[in-house]
Amino acid sequence: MDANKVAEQTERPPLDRNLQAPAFLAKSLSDENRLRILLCVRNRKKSVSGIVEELHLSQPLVSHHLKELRRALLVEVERNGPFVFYKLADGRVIEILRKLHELAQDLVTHRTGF
Amino acid sequence: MDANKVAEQTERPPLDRNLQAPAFLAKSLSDENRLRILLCVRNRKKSVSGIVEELHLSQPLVSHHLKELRRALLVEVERNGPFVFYKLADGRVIEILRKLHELAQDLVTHRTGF
DNA sequence: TCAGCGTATAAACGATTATTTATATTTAAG
DNA sequence: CTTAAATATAAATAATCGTTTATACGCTGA
Repeated sequence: MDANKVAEQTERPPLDRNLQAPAFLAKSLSDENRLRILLCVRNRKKSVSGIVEELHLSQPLVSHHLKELRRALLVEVERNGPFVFYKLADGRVIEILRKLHELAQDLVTHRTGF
Repeated sequence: MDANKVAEQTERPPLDRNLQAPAFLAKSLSDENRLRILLCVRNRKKSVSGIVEELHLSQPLVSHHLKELRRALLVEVERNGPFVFYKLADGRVIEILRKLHELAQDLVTHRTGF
């Protein structure tokens, strides 16, 4: 690993610019039903009706949330006959959700670890 | 590093339960002004008026967002005379923001890395 | 106690959003 | 071409949210 790679690991990206992008992604993750959908399609692609049955949500609601997740580029679409399959676009979303979950736990137990 | 620590790193927490907690945290991170405030108080504690001047936001708006961030346990409060100081409660929030920022960049450049 | 500063709250408003109900679009089969 | 199934869209509604304006609260010094 060269010096550039090392610098990439330790260097803190700006993050003061482009707050719009992380805020937008966070908004996509701010709804419990959308998170359920993301977890539902994280391993294998699922049809809309499959998601509907698995999560016990109405079909228009699932379609609406999928549209939102597609807008955020968090899911990818694939048509097959009359079915439309959705799958997670990037596994790092799940990692971020884990970190959010872990952080929430620690915050409530007041072990802020800071 | 002992076996427990290793297990902690690789073990996948449930995450299918308690989706409410990460969704709630994500909602706190879904507003650009709140993110600016979080970054503003990430290193040293800041008074409300300090934040107001630094971010060029109205005082009631800053107070409102601080109340929201307090509800999410993301900031801690400390009174000193007539001043009220706020500071970031847990540095991992910044890490999560970085990951969101990085993910957003990669998603738009279509290098999903998945 | 009064005045002034820092902060919090209330009320009001517009905008966005999650959800439901109803309808349209698309696809494949007969 | 017609029909049925899968999915998407539209319209409508209720709820939430971000912001502004105005006002109240709390602390400190005179």
